[in-house]
Amino acid sequence: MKINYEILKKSPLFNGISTTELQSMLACLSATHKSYKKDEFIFYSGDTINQVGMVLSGGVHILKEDFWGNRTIIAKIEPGDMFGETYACVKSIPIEVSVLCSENTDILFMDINKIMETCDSKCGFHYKLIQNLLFVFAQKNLMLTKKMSHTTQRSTREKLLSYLSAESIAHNSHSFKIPFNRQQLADYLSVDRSAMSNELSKLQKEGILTYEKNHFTLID
Amino acid sequence: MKINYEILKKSPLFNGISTTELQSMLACLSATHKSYKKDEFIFYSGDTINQVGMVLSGGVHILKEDFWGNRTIIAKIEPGDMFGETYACVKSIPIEVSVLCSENTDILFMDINKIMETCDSKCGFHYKLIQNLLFVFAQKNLMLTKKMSHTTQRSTREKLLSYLSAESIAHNSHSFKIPFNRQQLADYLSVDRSAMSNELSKLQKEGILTYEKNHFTLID
DNA sequence: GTAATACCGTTGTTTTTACAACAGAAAGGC
DNA sequence: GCCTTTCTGTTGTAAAAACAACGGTATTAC
Repeated sequence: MKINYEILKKSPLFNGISTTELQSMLACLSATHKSYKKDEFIFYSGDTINQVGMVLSGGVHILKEDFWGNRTIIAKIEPGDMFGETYACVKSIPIEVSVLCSENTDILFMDINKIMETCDSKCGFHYKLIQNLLFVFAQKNLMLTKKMSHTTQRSTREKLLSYLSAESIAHNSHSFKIPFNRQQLADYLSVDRSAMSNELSKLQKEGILTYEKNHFTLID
Repeated sequence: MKINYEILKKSPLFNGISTTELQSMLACLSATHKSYKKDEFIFYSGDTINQVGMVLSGGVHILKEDFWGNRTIIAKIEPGDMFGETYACVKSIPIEVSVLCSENTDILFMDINKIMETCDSKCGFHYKLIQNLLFVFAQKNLMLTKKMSHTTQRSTREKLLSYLSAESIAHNSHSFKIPFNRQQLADYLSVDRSAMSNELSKLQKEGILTYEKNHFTLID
């Protein structure tokens, strides 16, 4: 497989870095890539990892499973976005989440220590890279806070409306597609799938929204 | 009021920076300080801010209030810790949370842009500062994920046990004090206070734990 | 085309929660 | 001291969620 540099150049981590810089950079970061099938795990909760991953194509879910097998999707990572970067800064603690491919996926792995450490003067890009990494962290913080604003709603209905109205605003349209199927949406909002389906029906009957599969329309 | 440099030197942001460096640094970051009374707000949701805060003494709660006034405590910030740093990296979007003093509190404000931008060569500390900032972000990410692991539990009982067992592990003891009163704990776990109190009683009756005020003991 | 599988909506039952209201204990002000 | 306010636990009721079970539909595999 050939690496698609366009995806990398569009990624937040490599923002503002040229293709030639990128090539030497990848060597310096000991970058490797690997393909995964849908439903394959990349990391398991409890693993100690020393690489960050970037999704080149496909997508992965960051998820948390409890003792009883209830699964919560913390985040959906799309091409260009990263996972595992927290452990680049807080070393040697086992991860508390698992990473699962939601479809066939290509991952670029990079050595986390190489990003953090100032290496030889020949690599002048570290400062830019670290600034980009700061931005990535800030975005991830916002994402976590946003998700929390949905899940902390008290009822399933409120959780749904909180999520859907945020999606509507993000898409700048009353009509939009969501990146989850029903079970995944339920996992994301931390509710029971059938109860959520039921609530969606009610919302549709009450004329608050309409939907067909994962295409939703909010009604004034 | 005199700034307590010991608190600053122990803070994650200024880790590894000497007192003399610190003094010139504070001037460069346009640092100012201000005192607040308990229950005073420092920032309101919707504000656009251009300063990060560091708690010098006392403590603040990061919280989110919805349309109906339900309040969720996102985080409790203690002396040496920061708030508002996400907006140092993602500029000019209004904050989605409010910051409330949980007690009488002294805050050190710093200019966020000065942290991010590389200033004149005379300030050689920016690289160290940004590295520290990365660590702060990573820690905050872990904290958000940790909180999420509690709130995504399905029942009040599970939320309580998830939180209390994590606190027990963090204190390395079966017996520990929590930094919340009942209403605050309920806000943190996104549940109803009285229902939570009720559940705590049941847990005590069942011999799973004992408590007195905010001192808890988990029983094997 | 057919079988197998995954996905989705629906329904009824049981369990849990939110809500409201109240009473006792603790804390703070004067 | 006493009064006021805050905090906490308790109870009963109504509302909501979880759970289990099932049938229909779409998708995939062969």
